[in-house]
Amino acid sequence: MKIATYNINGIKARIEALPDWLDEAQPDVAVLQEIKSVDENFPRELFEERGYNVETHGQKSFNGVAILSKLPLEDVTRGLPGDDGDEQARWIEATVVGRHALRICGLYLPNGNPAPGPKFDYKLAWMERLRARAAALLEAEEPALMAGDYNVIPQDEDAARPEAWREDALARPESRAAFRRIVNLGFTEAFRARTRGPGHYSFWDYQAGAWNRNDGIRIDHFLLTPQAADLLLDCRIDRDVRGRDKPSDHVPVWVELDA
DNA sequence: ATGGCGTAAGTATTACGA
Repeated sequence: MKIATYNINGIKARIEALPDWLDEAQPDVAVLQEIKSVDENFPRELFEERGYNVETHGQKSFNGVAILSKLPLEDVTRGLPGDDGDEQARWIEATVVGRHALRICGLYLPNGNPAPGPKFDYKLAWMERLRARAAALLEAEEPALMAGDYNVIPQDEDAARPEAWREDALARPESRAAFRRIVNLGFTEAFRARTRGPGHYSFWDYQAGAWNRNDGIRIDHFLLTPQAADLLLDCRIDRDVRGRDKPSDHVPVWVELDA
């Protein structure tokens, strides 16, 4: 089973590039971030005609997440638990029923800039809620994964110019520690379970020729429970997507599971 | 330290991103 995560930076702007990538990459499941659309305006027919079931959790203008799946989706929930007053659409869960039942969580973690400040406080509070949900997933002792745009550069090797990110909310020690606190509960970070070393990125800024200079960062991740990690066959980044027409600033990352 | 670019809303200009 091939499962991908892709921050598309606006469904309207990716109305051609997203279907083109789906047709080529043929993921069984795709979790999307930054759909920047309300549910009613999401072009679900575009994906249903390709055989995908579609579940969205959108809002006006900003954020918004979705799950596309060729297999049935069950027990869909929207919103990260822990703050009923949080109106930002950044979390969706569903169970995909294949050979194993797999719980899939799609997330768009807050950016947090400028830091310090209220946006950074929101990021860290959101990560604490994420830690609580992650701990509950582990307690179930079943195959599950959390995939999406974490807006965290885990280590210096995950940035082409780590010194440029030192004070940024994506790389500050508090953000990295909060990310590790979740991973250290017992998750496997899929990409690093398969590939070591620097030079692997999932985001290149639109500005200042970042793509042409390969000035990227790796911020889109898969965290697997032990039962999901047992099934991990591969994890890769579809880097070349960034060089196509009208690209998102992120590229897809995917895992292959023996599920 | 900031903009550089891109997106959405909305139709001029601002908010936001990373």
